[in-house]
Amino acid sequence: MATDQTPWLDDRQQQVWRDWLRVGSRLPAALNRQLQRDSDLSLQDFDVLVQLTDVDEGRVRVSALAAALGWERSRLSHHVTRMERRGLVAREECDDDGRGAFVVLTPTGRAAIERAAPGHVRTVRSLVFDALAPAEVEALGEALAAVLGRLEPS
Amino acid sequence: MATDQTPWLDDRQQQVWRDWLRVGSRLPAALNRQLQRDSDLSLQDFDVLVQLTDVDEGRVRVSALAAALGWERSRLSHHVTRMERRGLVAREECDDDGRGAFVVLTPTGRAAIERAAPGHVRTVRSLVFDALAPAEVEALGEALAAVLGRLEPS
DNA sequence: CCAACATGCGTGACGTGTCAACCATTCCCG
DNA sequence: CGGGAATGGTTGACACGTCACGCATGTTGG
Repeated sequence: MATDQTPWLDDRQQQVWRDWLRVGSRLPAALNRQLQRDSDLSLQDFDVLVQLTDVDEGRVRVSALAAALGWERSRLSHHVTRMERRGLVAREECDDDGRGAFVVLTPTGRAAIERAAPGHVRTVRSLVFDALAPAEVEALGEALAAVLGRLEPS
Repeated sequence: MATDQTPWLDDRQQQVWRDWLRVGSRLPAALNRQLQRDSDLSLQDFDVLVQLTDVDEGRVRVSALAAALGWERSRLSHHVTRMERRGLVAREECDDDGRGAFVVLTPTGRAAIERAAPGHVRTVRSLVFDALAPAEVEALGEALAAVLGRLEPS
């Protein structure tokens, strides 16, 4: 109708949107299964461990880690609690600031990610980048950047 | 090194992968917030309700609904339990098959989705498709289809 | 100085998702 | 028929995520 204030998506957009939703739910699930099966780590564990290996001494303030991951502090706190139970990371007090806390990579955690990384990269390559020609990677990158611009108006 | 068995991603691939992860976590969160705020529905509630409005009488067998959504039966069962508590759907026995069950859209549920749909579509358009030129939509669609091919080898 | 306010982080409640185990019913084959 | 296997669905345990709140420490203005 001519006066419709909330136009639905056109056919192609609907198709793309459905595919987006499918990939968005199945790809993380597939990555998670691989990590879990081969390394007993979740995708989230992996993300946390990656950040920790990237910084000096594997020792970061909770807030900084949350920011680097793009997570809410609360989420990270819960997750660190679970990872702490499994010995992958530890908490340390902060001398400078009595409120602060560090998350520290344990030897167990470092060993875990070093064991897990190659297989994970292989899976990402095989499921995503091996399916895409360079030009497609480029196009995908453009589209993602455009959407990111809408999501993070900064 | 020349003998590396597990090549990392090249720079552009890494960048795209990071953006993919960011969009993949923030976009659903943003859509969820909008729906929750404006209509008191989650993204998953919405998906379920959409499927129910698509079929005759808003009445579907649990397995069929799970298949249509691409969900595991267990996940759907849990979700239906929660939606049932809020009066959005109801369960009904199946006369033909003593094991079977139907999920039925209630008047409350129908009203909820009819109220929610326009705003949700507007949000999807504004966050995703308004950011993309038609050619970019097309390119995104190609890339998603290629990845889907890897995820669902059929 | 000290009373408000701000900051850094943790916790509890609850919704969401997966896996494994569990009924009950139905199917199927000997 | 009758008894095992398959099917349809639920449940429990646990990991993950968000929100609202709480609590301690730190900061600041009167």
